[in-house]
Amino acid sequence: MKRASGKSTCPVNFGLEAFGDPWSLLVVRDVVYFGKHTFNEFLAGDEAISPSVLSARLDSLTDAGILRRSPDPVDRRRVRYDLTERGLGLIPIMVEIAEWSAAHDPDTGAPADWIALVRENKPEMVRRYAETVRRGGSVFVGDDSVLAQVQALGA
Amino acid sequence: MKRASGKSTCPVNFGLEAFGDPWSLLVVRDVVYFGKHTFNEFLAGDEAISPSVLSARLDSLTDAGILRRSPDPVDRRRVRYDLTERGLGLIPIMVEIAEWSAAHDPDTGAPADWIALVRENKPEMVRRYAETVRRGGSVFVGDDSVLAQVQALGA
DNA sequence: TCAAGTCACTACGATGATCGTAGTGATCAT
DNA sequence: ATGATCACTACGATCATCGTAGTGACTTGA
Repeated sequence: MKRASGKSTCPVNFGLEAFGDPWSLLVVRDVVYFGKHTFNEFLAGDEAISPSVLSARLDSLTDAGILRRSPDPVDRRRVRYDLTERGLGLIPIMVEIAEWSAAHDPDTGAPADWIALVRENKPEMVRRYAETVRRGGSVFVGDDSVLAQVQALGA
Repeated sequence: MKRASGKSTCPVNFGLEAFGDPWSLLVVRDVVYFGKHTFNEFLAGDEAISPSVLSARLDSLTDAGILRRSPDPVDRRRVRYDLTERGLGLIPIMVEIAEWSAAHDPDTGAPADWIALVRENKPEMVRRYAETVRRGGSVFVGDDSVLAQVQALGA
C-alpha cells in the first residue's frame, strides 16, 4: 500500500486505504462473526496471519478508528480489541462480500439458508449484527449470537 | 497475497482473495463509475498504478471471471476490458464502501446528496448502475450515465 | 515462593509484491 | 515512410509479508 494518500478524494479509494489490504477485513470478520477479541485469538485463525503483520494491522485499524484497544481489567497481560461505531459500520460491506462469495465460490462454507436469510432481511439483519457485536456478542459464536437469536425466533 | 488459497472456506476470505488487494476494486470502480475500459485509461487514474501492477491485476481479475478482455474490432492495437456479470455483482460492495467512506472521510469527494440518494434507494440504484454499465455506460460519465438518468427524472 | 505456562508482541532473515522509469513490438494516422 | 499511440514487458530499488524464534510482563498451580 505505497499509494500516496491524499492523491484521490474518491470514497472507494478512501475505504481501500483504510481497510483494503488482504488482512484488515479478516480481523474485523473475526470480531463480528466469531467473537474474537485478543491477539492470540486472531493469530489462531484459519488463514495463518503472522504475528508481525497482525501487530501492524491492529495498529493501523486502531489508528483508523475502526478498532479500540483496552487493557483487560482482571488479567493485565491481556489486551482486548473491540470495534468502534465506525468499525461496526463495516458490517454491510462484509455482508455484501459474503453474499458475492457465496454466489460465486463452488466450495463456499457459507450455509445457503443463512445467506438467503440475510439477503432477504438485510437492513434488519445488519442492525442485529451491529447490536449484538456492540454488546460483546458475535454472529455465530456464543449464547447471545445472532444465530441463537434467529433460532429462538424460529422455534 | 501469499496466503495459501483453499485454507479457508470463509466467504469473506474468498472475496478478499479475488479482489481484496489494494488495486483490484479501483479498476472495477474505474469501469463502473467513470466508464474506463482500456489499459491506458486505467493507467491515467488519480492513484497512479504502475503498468506492471496494472497488468497483473487485469490478468487476475480476468482469471477470476470479473473482467472480460476483447480486442477492439476497428483498432487492433486496442484491448477492451468489460465487467462480466460476476464483476457487476461487485457493485453493491463498492456502493457500501463509498457510503462508509463518505460518512467517515472529512475530505471526501462524494457529493452528499448523491450518497443520500443511493442510500435511500439502494436496490433500485444498484440495479440501475448494473444495467447502465452492462450496456456500456457508467455512473458518472457519458450521455447515458446514471447521473444523467437521474437528472432527467428530476427535471 | 518459585517454576512453568500464557499473554501480547518484537526481531529477523528470506521471500514475494509493488514502485517508477524505460523500453518493446504491433498498429494506426498522415 | 515517419511519427504517434496502443498494450504491455523489463528491471532494479524499495517495501510488505512470511515463518520462526524469541522477549518481558504477568498469571497459575504446587
